[in-house]
Amino acid sequence: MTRLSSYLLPTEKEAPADAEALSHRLMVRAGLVRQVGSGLWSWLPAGWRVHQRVTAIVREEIDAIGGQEMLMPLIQPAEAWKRTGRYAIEELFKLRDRREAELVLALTHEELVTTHVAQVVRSYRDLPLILYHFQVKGRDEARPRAGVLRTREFIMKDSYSFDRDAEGLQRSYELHIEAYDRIFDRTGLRWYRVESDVGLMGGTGAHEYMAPCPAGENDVALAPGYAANVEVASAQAQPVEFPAPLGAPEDALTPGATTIAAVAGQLGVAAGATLKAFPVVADGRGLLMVVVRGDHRVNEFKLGGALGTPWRPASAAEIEERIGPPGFIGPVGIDLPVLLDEGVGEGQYVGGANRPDMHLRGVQPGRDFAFERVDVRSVEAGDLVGGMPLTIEPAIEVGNIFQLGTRYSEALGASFLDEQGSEQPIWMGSYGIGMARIVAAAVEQFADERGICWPAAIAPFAVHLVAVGKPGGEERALAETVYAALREGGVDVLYDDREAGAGEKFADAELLGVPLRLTVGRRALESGEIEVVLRRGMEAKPGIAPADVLAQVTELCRGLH
RNA sequence: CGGGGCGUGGCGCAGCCUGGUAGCGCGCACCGUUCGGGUCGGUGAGGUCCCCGGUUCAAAUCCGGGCGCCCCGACCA
Repeated sequence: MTRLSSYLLPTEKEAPADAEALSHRLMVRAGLVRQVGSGLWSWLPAGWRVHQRVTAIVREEIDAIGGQEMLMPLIQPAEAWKRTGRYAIEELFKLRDRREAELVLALTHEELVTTHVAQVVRSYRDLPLILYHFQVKGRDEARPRAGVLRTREFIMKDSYSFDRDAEGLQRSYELHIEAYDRIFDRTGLRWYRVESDVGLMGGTGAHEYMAPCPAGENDVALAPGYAANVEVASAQAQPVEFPAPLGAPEDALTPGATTIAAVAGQLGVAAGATLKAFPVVADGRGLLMVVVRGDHRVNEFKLGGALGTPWRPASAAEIEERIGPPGFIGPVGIDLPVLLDEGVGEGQYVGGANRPDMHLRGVQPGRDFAFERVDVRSVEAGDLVGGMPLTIEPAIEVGNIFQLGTRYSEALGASFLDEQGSEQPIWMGSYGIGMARIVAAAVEQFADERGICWPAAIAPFAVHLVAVGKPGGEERALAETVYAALREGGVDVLYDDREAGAGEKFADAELLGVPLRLTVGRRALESGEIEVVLRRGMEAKPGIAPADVLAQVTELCRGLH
């Protein structure tokens, strides 16, 4: 049923007033989705078609690496979640049934899939395995936003690999990289695979697939041959100019200067020629002073990785007691370990004197204080990687792959017997893709002022056939013929047979964004050729003779991406 | 969780300050018109003004409480 006169495609001239993100506005206006509540969305027929096309691509590629599709429930007993410690996660929806049994809505399915594998897998002969499913996830997000970009319920493809050792995991991981690369290529998105933070799941390696777009929630650092989430990115800092060197640190009065800008301004040095002291308390290590260049910022993800333990910023009281007046602290003459960021190169800096209203000029790392080298700053646009400057782009995370190791298998008793008959934990990986985010990212990346411009591979229809002219007229008769020919030829065609004006039909077609538009009207009758326009760029193609429409359209569709 | 904003026919909004018969545009239905860029004219349907309570002769409007939604930030396995 793809006659628009009887198809549910509620387009709107105006977007919801409170919608900001482009994909949110366009997906609602084009009649693809409707909001049910905060972070809760229904997919209308045309929108669901797009979602399904993405699903089909993902399924083909995961099948191609030997993934076995299954289905696990959204609602699960809380038990396994308590065992892995994830019951404590705030985003986890928790509920009780009529007998007061504790249940959860799964965030992902590590607990359950691992439980199954623990029950079923006995021997190294049963491994490796890749299991996956498409299933709804529930997440009680602190702040759903931007239409379907961040929702409380969404469908994820999650796959899980089970291997006998780290090498096996590495192979499964690489298979997923191959599959994911192909998936994102096929969707037609612009995307990057970036190194990512392993986070609290504490794995041994992870990548994220990022689709750059303005509504993105993450930032990616990019240089030729380099792509990383800014949470983990490393780069060579930009140079700074230093004042003439001193033989030893000298006092410099800096009344009230508790910020880098104030210190640099009062003493007439570049912000990059100052030191920023960031005292932290790390579990098991106590108070430490992290020092970065004045114009740099501490990256708390990288700092967490460098420390290797949970940490928190030191309190004002702790700083006052152990170091000096906040705002005037520095690494010289203190009785604390100093972690010095790599961005602090050779040179003499201005640092806090640990006395009120006083800084020191000519502070030279190594000469004036001892330190341990770390890489804990956030990179900035213009920093160098491989000699080339970085750019930083907002992006949306559309997929992630994660080497879990044995965290879940040990917590849930998933083990196997090796050739020697000794019990070993299974090595796991987990791999997610959010279909809705791919859809939204595609809208964001390719839309123009008229509406959506779908990549051909995920478009709701291949062809949008617009009939213009009086209902009952010759033009309509020709349009019917063309529609029948395309349908019989297996082309996915949406036929606008409504009794509406040409302007309205064209506007709706451009809003919906089907890649190829055919127009059948008076001009087609007169010239004997059906007009063809590519939605992306609104590029007119040579006209097609009605008798030849199926072959020509099939050929055109093959060439689209 | 902190900050800001908003809840009035399907969508977008006005009315609220200063209480007194609920309005506009779009959309929708019907009639006519037009038929290659949201055509034009006419007729009409459609609203618990988010909810509860209070003040008042009278509440969309004032007061109190609650709920919902959006944006920024925090958070994001």
